[in-house]
Amino acid sequence: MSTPNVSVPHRRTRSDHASETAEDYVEAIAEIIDERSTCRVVDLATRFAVSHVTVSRIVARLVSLGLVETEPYQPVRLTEAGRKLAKRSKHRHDIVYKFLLALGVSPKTAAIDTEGIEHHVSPETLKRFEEFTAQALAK
Amino acid sequence: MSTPNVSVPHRRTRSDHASETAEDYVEAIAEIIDERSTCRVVDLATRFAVSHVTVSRIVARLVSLGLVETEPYQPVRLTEAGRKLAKRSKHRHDIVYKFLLALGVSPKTAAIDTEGIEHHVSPETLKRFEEFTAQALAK
DNA sequence: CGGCAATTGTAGCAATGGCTACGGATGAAA
DNA sequence: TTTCATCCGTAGCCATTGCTACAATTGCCG
Repeated sequence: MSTPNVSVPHRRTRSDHASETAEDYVEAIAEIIDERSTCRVVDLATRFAVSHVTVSRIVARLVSLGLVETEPYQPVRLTEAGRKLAKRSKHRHDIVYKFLLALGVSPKTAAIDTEGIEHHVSPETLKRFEEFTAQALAK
Repeated sequence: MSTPNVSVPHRRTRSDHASETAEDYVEAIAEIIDERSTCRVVDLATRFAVSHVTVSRIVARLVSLGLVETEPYQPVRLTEAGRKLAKRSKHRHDIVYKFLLALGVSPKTAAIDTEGIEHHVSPETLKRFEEFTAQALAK
């Protein structure tokens, strides 16, 4: 049986992948600022388990996208657009995470899987997730 | 500090992404051979909506991974390892797809979302998916 | 103030996956 | 057999995300 023949949109493109990275980073930046009031490149390097070089280049890309502001050797700040994107990302992240918990997945696994899944869930599927979670909690 | 501190697996790495591509390709090759008895580079280029150059370089990588065999200007064949990987991938793909259908997602959206999600579902979550689908079908 | 640890930037390399442009191979039809 | 459309390979470009090594900046503390 498998899937219908979806002729065109078969796989995420490179630009999709770059957008996912952008969302992950602004979301992390928002969280870190929330917890520690400032966010440094080092914090992100620790969070994502990559070198500070990788982080600072991705941050540079986010600056060019208008999501982040920086000054040399200074902490990273979000623009208004960055904050909005972070908020939307967190919202979707939370829906997916709570859904997996409601399904019976352990918190640890749910946290990891949410990271992978969140960028690939369409609005329609997200709605089903929300409905399921609400129904499960109502029981 | 610049040393990656691998404490929290927060995001898929480059090699993760490359493995996903490998799975997608061997799965597609298996399907196409199933339908048309042979699989050419062009078929994959059409399937993934990329140029034949991109396909042939990815195929070359699959050859070096021992998943695929090729001869110049000839169709693409799977090795035994390739067939096994394709089978595992298809199995997981089907579980995710049926799960989304059981959740109430439309076939079209389910097909698209499955493509994105399948590589990011842990064995534990996959088991929950299966259980949910079985229960939904039993009603 | 001077020094030192931590942080950030820069240079340069590799792997992966996009592309166009062009040339060689294959196979069927004239 | 020759031609021609289709398919595939190669060259060479770019972007993204990894890295190490080294240089520069910052800020705290003696």
